[in-house]
Amino acid sequence: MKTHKEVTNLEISELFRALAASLELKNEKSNKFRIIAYERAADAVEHLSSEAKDLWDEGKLEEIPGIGKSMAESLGEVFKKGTSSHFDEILKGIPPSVFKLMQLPRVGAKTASKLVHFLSLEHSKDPISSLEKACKEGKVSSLEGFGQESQKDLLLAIDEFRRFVKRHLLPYASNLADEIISWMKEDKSVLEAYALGSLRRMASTVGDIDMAISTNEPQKVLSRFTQYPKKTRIIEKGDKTASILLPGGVQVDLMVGNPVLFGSLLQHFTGSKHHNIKLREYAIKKNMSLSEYGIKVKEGSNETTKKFATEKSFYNFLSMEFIPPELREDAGEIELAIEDKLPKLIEVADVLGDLQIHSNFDTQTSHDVGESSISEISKKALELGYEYVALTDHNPSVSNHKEKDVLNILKKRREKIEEYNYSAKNNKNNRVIFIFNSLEIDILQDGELAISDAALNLLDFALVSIHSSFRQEKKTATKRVLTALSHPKVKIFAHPTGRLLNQREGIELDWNEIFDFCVKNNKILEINADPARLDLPDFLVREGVARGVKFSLGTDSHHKDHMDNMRWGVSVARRGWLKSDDIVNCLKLEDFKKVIQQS
DNA sequence: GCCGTTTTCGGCCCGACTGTTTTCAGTCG
Repeated sequence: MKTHKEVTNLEISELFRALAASLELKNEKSNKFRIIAYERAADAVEHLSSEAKDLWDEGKLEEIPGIGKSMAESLGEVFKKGTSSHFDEILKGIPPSVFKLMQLPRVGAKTASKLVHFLSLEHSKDPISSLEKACKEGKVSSLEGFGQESQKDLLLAIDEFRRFVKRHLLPYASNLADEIISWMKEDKSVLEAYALGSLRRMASTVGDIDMAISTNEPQKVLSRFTQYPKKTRIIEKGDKTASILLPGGVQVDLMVGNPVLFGSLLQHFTGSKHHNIKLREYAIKKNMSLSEYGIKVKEGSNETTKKFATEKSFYNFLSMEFIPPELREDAGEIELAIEDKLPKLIEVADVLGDLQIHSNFDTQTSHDVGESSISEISKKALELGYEYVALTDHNPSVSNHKEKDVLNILKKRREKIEEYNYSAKNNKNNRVIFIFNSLEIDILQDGELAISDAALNLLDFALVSIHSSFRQEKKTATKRVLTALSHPKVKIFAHPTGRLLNQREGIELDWNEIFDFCVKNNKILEINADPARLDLPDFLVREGVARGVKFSLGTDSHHKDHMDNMRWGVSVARRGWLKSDDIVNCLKLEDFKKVIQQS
């Protein structure tokens, strides 16, 4: 389909936010619900599991919740022509610099509009810099509705906007949260402390860190929190919440609550926003109103508030089972919880092997070699309670080796692994780790594998992955992957999208075609537990398992200590609604052997 | 503008914090 240009989900959600802002500025009262509608649509597109443009190609735009006939039609115009007459009409009269200023934290439509008007930024090419200049010259504090404080805050907001990475990797955020929690717990008035929000839901990246603390002395706890030694500044502090900023631009928000209502507090601030909105809508139908303080129940003119010490009792009161945080995304979990039909999600302890580990065996590859030896890796695997691991060093570099050299390297490697397995087998006293002789093989540009059939035949099974030509067209890339997966020795497609969080978008593939091929041909999709990858992404895991795809978990370790990263991979699996029997390395050794032997 | 297990009309989640405005608006989650 010929289009004006590629319009990304991010651009669409920005467009929807601009539309909402525009309506808000023009006539907030009469547009109240249209504004909400555009904001919801912006949220929906931002969290979409595929490109909106692809959905449009397939005529499925209206299947996005929050996008109806009217928006779909105008959006279609945007895809076709780059602009929509209806949207343009709404945006008319609002200077684009207003929308630019709204990118600043704590600046909404009205503040932005006032600033643009008062400071004559209508035609400014860089309104943020112009605003910065005005603040520094002290011009903003004298504007109507602004003062010294707001002028100072604007300068801070500009600084934060420019300086800070917006999303943090999961282990990074998790470690920061753990540090604060243990520091807070040194104080006896802290009864319980948890990370909340996207961190508790184990999303692959985290924006702000949210926390809740159960206490009978809220003031004391909040004061301690704002005195956290590593903070760079206090953003706000009230009776129930406080926010601080850490070096690197991480904002930490704390909510405190009494133990008797801590369950509802946890629930409320764990989110997601969409989960909570759906839950409240459901509650309203039962004459209940939900908040972080509990559940208000209306009976006639009587209104009582029930309090909940635990989340479980909160959900149970709404006649549904407890919903694990990873599922709280309004993706059907509430409906299933009402019927008591949520899946029993995989746990770290269910994992019996790690299916992507790089050892220090020198395969003379052009990629990176691991740092740990086979015995170090197997010792670590024992500690983790595994039965087996797969050694998946990269294939020998193609350009530097003749076929004979490649075979020699791989034969030596096979002997070494066999020796290990043989001696382990004769070790009658202890538990031992079985080591699979595998390899992570490059998928070349045309879908051919980097090593020959003869070389492949020296392996127990092969992983394949893409390390070059990431920007192929969807059709070409899909064919490339399917060609590679077709080889009988190939069992696992590793880090399938090739994405690097905050650095590189994944390759574009026709996922339905990949899923169906995998189901039909017993191929397995990897969930790569490297925190910078977390690939396959959770939403694709969810779509894949719905079509019957099986998955593997691999840490992609290049050092034995990386094997601890398995928990992040498990979190992706849980967010993808996987049970242990959806994952091949939750199988016992003998059962897993059967999986890699089938063709 | 979207949506539907009381609805195709008439609803649309709830509350905290800050700054400036002396009673509330704006923003955020």
